[in-house]
Amino acid sequence: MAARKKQRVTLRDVAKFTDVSVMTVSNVVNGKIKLVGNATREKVERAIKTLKYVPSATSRKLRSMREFSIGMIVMDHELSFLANPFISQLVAGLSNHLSQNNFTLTVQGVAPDMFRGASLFSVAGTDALCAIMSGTNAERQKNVSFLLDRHQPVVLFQDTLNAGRSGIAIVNQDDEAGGHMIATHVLSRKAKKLLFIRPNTEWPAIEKREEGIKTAIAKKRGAKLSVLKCDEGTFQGAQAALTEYLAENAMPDAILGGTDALGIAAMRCCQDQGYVVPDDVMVTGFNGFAACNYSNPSLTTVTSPAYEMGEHAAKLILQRLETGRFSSRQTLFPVTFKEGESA
Amino acid sequence: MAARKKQRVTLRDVAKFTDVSVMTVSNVVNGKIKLVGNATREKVERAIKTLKYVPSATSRKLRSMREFSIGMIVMDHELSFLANPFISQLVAGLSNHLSQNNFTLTVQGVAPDMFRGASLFSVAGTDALCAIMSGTNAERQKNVSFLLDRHQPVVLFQDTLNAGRSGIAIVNQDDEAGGHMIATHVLSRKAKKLLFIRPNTEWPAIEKREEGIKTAIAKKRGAKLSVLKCDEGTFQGAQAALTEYLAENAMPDAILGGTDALGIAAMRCCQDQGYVVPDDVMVTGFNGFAACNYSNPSLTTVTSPAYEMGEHAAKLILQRLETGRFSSRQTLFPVTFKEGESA
DNA sequence: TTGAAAGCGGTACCAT
DNA sequence: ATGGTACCGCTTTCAA
Repeated sequence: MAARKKQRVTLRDVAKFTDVSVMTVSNVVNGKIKLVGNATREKVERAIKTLKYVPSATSRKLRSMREFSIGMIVMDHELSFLANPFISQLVAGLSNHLSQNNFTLTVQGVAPDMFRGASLFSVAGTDALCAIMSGTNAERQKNVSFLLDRHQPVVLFQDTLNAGRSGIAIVNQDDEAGGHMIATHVLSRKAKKLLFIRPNTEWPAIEKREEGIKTAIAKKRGAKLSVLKCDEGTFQGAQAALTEYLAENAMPDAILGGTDALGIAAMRCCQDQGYVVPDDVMVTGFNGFAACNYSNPSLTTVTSPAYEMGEHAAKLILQRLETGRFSSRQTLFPVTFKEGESA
Repeated sequence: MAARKKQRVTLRDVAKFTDVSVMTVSNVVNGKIKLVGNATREKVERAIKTLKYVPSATSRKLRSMREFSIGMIVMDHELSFLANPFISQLVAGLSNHLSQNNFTLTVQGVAPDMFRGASLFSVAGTDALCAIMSGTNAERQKNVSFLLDRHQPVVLFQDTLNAGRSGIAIVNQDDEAGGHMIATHVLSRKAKKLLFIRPNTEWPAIEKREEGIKTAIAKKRGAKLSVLKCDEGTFQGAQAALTEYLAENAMPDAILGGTDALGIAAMRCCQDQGYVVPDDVMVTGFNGFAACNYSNPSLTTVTSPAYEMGEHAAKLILQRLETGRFSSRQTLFPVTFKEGESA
């Protein structure tokens, strides 16, 4: 009895066992049944079961020079980077569409200053990379250069860089229009003094929302905007910042949250101080995921097509891998105004 | 001028360019600087930059017989499988800890009847697999067998199968204790008629919560439990089911949501019918993520250590890959009662 | 319909 | 400190 090293069962083992060539087994495994006779096929299939053969994905990747895998990197201060519903929807759309096409998705969250060190870049074999980033234009530009140096197509979400180079595609939602809609709505309800509550972090999507709000306000005589930045974009952080703000300032007519979570935090904060929403103060959010129905009153917001954006990115990438070029370099998804009870 | 096929730059190219051996370049790339002289190292580093060399992760994987990658499969009816905060926290904890150890995580959601077909299994090279599953014991057992047939360590989350075989580890939170706590709390507040509202799907964690509730109730004279199953575990599904229930039944003293989302859905439903929470009816949830603060009144719930569970699983796996065995086969994380304003 | 051989790009192993 | 070579397990390519 030979010493049995614990070793992987390979195509060769199956071939030897069945007394056919390696290629025949490979063809059976890959379902290329046209290339294999019926009797041989069955024999091979039995052998595969008997020997409990499991193909090595890695070998196939190396030889075929394709990874069947996409990397998605999420730049976020928070450890629980997937808790953000925009991100989780985006990732789900991406992952699902890739799965349907026999690709996989490798996700990783990374702190802004650790971007380049992400293990995704060094250990994950990928055919293309997706990223959603915060930071200034210059910072993001540097990171994009880093991505492109990896000789892979890149898809950016919610980014304002222009896709000058042919290796990049950008998928955005129309945050500016969203900001405009939400501001226009509260203005039409006679709000004059608006407060935009947003994270302190530089974040392209938030800047766009703020721009949209400002545009709407500029058109309205007598309307005025203040902006409150929270150090942390969290629920508690927002409540702390707003409480401090209200201690020194009068209650505005409307508080516009940069995200749903910020809007709801603001709402609860006002309610705790005895204000009635929307009678004393209107409150709005941004993104329109499940949570906007959780508040009481329910949140007026703008819904994001995040899932669809993820799907779209997956389509773009698969096309790009097949044809060698992106079918479109910039995509702008419309957002939808969603009226709740809070404004 | 030679015809330039677009081709990957390899270690050999760098070696030739620098006039050193392939191994020397490999050692530089991998930071094994003790094995390389200073001058050579710098020469090689320059060449790497000049040629824009990017290592092939796949080749390394094949040769070293390690994938540096873990697969996580989430069985869910919903397309947006990551929207569930328990899942997103679990995945974040897993992903972050793996990243820190230069591993990556490949995630995939899959419909219950598509489990085996998931591309994760056929195209992702992984060292180990994680899964969270719904379905009956028998169904889940079959799927686990399928996982084990891939000759990889398996970690199950929130599962009641016993880890009989040495290839499996199970990481659970104490859902039964959680159910017990939450029921005990409302009972201590004089509730007699309780209603547990839960998804219709068979789901080990939910069954455990129900068991815990029942145990608490059995100890209390005069207390009675009804169970309401919603076809869909969604917000709207829950509200529809509850509305129908209330049309034919009196309002219970307390409604226990199987998840936070179900609890909040129930709360809003009651409020819309003019009931005051918690005065007319108490309401509770389960999981205690961000959303439990969104409702008004805030939700009394039980907090899940989901992030920590993900981290723990990552530790278990890395240890298992190093030592060849799981340091523990069953882990039970305690949950914490979190009193809000709703009960 | 089947098979033989080369080779994808690294690392393990051993020699110097 | 550096180099030579086999080889991980599959698919590509070409021959029969």
